[in-house]
Amino acid sequence: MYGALNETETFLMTETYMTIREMCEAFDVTPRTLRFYEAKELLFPERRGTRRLFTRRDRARLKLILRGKRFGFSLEDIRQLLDLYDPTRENRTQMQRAYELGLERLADLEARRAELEEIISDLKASLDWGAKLLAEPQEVAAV
Amino acid sequence: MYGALNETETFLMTETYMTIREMCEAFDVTPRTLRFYEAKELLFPERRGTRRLFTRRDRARLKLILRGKRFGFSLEDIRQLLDLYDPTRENRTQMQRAYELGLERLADLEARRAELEEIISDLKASLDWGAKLLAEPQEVAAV
DNA sequence: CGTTACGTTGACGTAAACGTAATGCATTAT
DNA sequence: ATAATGCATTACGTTTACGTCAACGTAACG
Repeated sequence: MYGALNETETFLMTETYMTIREMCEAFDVTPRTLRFYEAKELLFPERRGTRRLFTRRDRARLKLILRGKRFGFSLEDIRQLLDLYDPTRENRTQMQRAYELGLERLADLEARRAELEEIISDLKASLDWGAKLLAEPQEVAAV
Repeated sequence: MYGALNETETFLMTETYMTIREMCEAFDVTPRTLRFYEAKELLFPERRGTRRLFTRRDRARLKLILRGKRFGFSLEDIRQLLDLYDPTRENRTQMQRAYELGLERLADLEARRAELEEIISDLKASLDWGAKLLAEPQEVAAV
């Protein structure tokens, strides 16, 4: 009777809660990864007994975590960033601090965007050059 | 007489070659890092005796290496990417392959740019929200 | 010619981010 | 009832990207 759920409950649960396995398939990560992120306080799944139940909040956070990783942020960096999105701060000074941190992060991100633009146009130029070489084989051989 | 250089030579050398110390200051990395990159075949400094002399090519590569790192690429990833910029390929099939790889990389980068735009606008939204809360302290306290 | 400064090669250490057993409990299937 | 499945914890292993000595070479300087 403890963990038994009827169909309706099961449906609702899958809406709000997800098991570790469901998370793994949804986000293409291993269980080890999710447990590791919980240990590092990046995720806070609830528990039914010992089993983890991942909430909508956990899913949103995980999405941001995986994004952050793709852009070369460490998990510790990401943990800071996550707090910026999490409006669960108590007093004004903490909010103020989070806000200022957020502005700094934003500046970082916009600098990176500019750098990314540069990388893209560099690579495009390099590819155009390559395309030329591929188009006129004789001259290349001559050089 | 061996390593002795007059002023003109010294000037020209600093133009084309850089010592490990100069590289470190120019790029804000440690000697260990540069030696490590050489061991991993990311850089190919020449030698005067045992001393490393970093060329213009090395500097260009290092710039790309550090960029790549900022965007979360592993050194091995970067090593592959560097070959795309390096026009030292022999035959047509290799160039063709490099070109195709370059196109794939370009697609990756443009996808990342889109993602970065999303991250930036998300963070902006989050900060706007935070700004509102900070502006009206009473209502926050009430909730 | 001794010292100082800078460079070299190993060799070993370390922090981050997981992987990989080994072991145990609790439902679920047969 | 027993076997299998799924999830849990604990603990040790691994890879990447360097840091940190230790021991030595050598070039320049007073």
